[in-house]
Amino acid sequence: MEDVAREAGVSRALVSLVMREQPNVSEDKRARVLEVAGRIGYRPNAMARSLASRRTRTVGVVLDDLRNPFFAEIAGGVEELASKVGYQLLLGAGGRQARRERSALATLLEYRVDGVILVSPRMRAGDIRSAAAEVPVVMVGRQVRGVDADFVVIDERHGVELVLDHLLALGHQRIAHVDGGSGAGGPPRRTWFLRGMRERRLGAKALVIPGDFTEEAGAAAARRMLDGPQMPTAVFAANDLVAAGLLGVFDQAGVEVPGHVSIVGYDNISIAHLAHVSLTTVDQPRSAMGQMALELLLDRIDNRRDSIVRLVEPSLVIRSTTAAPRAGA
Amino acid sequence: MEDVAREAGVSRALVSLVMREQPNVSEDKRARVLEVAGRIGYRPNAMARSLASRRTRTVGVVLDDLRNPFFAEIAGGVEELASKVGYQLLLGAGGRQARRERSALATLLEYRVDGVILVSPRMRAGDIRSAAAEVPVVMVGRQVRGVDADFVVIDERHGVELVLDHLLALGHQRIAHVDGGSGAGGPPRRTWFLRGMRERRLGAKALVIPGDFTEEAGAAAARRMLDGPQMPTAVFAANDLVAAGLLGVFDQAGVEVPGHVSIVGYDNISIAHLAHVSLTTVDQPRSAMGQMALELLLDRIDNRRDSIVRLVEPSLVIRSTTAAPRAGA
DNA sequence: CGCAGGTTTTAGAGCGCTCTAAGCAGCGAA
DNA sequence: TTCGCTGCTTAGAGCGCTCTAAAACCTGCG
Repeated sequence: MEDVAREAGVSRALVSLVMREQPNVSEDKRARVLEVAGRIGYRPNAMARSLASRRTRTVGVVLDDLRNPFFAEIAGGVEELASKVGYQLLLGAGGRQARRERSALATLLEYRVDGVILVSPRMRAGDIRSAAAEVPVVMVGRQVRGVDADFVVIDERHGVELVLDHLLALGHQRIAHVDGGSGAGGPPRRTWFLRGMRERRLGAKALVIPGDFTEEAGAAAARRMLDGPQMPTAVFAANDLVAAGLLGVFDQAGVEVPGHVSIVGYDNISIAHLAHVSLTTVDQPRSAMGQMALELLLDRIDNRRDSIVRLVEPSLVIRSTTAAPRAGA
Repeated sequence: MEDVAREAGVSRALVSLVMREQPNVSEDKRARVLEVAGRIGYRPNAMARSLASRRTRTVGVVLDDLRNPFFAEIAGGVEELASKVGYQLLLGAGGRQARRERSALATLLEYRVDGVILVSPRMRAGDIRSAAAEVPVVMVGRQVRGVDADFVVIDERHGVELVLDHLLALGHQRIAHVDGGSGAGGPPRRTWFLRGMRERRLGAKALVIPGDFTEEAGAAAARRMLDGPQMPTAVFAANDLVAAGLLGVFDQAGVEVPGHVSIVGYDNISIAHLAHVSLTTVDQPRSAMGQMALELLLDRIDNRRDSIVRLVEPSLVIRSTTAAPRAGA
């Protein structure tokens, strides 16, 4: 910076003004500084800038797992908005371990990020609380009581209702749910499924098959149904992977989808829209969730205010795995 | 830091020594400093540390697109190793535009990252060259002449040879390739396919159908084949998405896979292993590539040396979309 | 010509750390 | 007693920037 100033015949401070695109710099000096900076290859040092200005224009994002496309797309949404508003992202991944997640968060805090977005964090509520005491925090996909942060969460109930309404409108009554175990989204989906069925006076025809969020769980559930006394006419899978597992086994067993049985997934991951799969599923606007999280965070960074919970509405994407049940079924 | 020092009854510098885990600090003082730091919630400021030490222990990663699982997995590999060796990742995404990629890179350089990993960058060679002049650079998936950087590239030829060997061993001769257009990997795969077929004296039976790396391109190619005078007995798709497109259309048209026609994909993305798809495809060790890139970078950071090109060997994953051609075919 | 009122420029004190060189015990040898 | 060690510990000068307060430079007007 010194060099640029000397070369351009101005003071260091003026160079700083120009680099920060501040007003009140005469046009010719600005041009001169820019010319010299470009010529000698001067690049402002973000570290020094942040140290002096106590602002980093950087937000931290902690992902449970970078490889999970679901999380990656949320991060993509954050990134998109961040680059639009001139913020930089510092990314930490937890590798599906609470310990690594904690240390990723600690590192981000050492970098004095202006705020942190936690995507479906695994770490303990206490860790989150103490982070929230230091810096603005927004959480996506998980809500923790008593933490001064904002939340972006899916309206699971609405998602499940969409599925039930769709299946009932087609004429289904005997509906099975392959659940997602204890992972995020599992319990609420199962609960709302059961309650929804009861509210529709179909409590007796509701069947829950335990599983988890994997394709294998779907395959196992399909086999169980095939072996059972009476097949349901429709299956609501806890997520698309489970649905894919169902699809694979039914396909091999010669059970037609949606002829014999309808299948609905959840998440609308990339496989769902493949022509070969064409799964009816519940879409969660991942990218929008990421964007929303950053909006909340930026707002929180410059306004101290109360906690906000933003409920995201999922939508049903109807493809080819659902149809009216067979007359004989 | 001042506060910690005062509270612990030592000098600032001693606190620094403790925080950096340097030797030559008596055990009781170290314990005292750590205790005080924990109690008053002191967290070292990474900015100030980097400013003073001229090292950031941070590497930048520029991804063309965070949402593309292929790139995300490479980044995941980088992340994994980084967290193991105590490095932090600063991530920038290009959003599939050279312009945004450039600016992401510029920001990373302002943060004075110790090195940069460019994953399949779109930007011009000149931009890369000037970055490489400032900081150690490793590129993944693209090789640029005359740039002082390291490279991790896929041995495309080998991947294609694996496919051809597999198909020929099954007895196929009339083989089509749906190409990937001009995107990364497209031209080499097409070239090696044609050359490989010629070398096997099957040049006359090789067919190339233009496409790109999308499912739609696969679907369109499938329709073209169905309308054509003579179906190939096997199709080598430029990537798995294209293969999925083929699969969808063939399925609907009642063409059995692998009965009537065998299909091979490329990339081994998550859809490929689904039971319902079960695609024979070429796997690229994405995670390992990310790790390798970081290894090269770390080595380059502390040893000035010549450019290294690391060739990554892909492997064939045989699943259920390939079989011997029908006798009559 | 002087001066208010504005704009443009500058000096200089930090931001929170690292790192060098110097300081200070304590101890055995000269 | 003095000196030279070893083994900690400490003072203090930066790292490259921002930002405040003040100085310098402009108008235009009385």
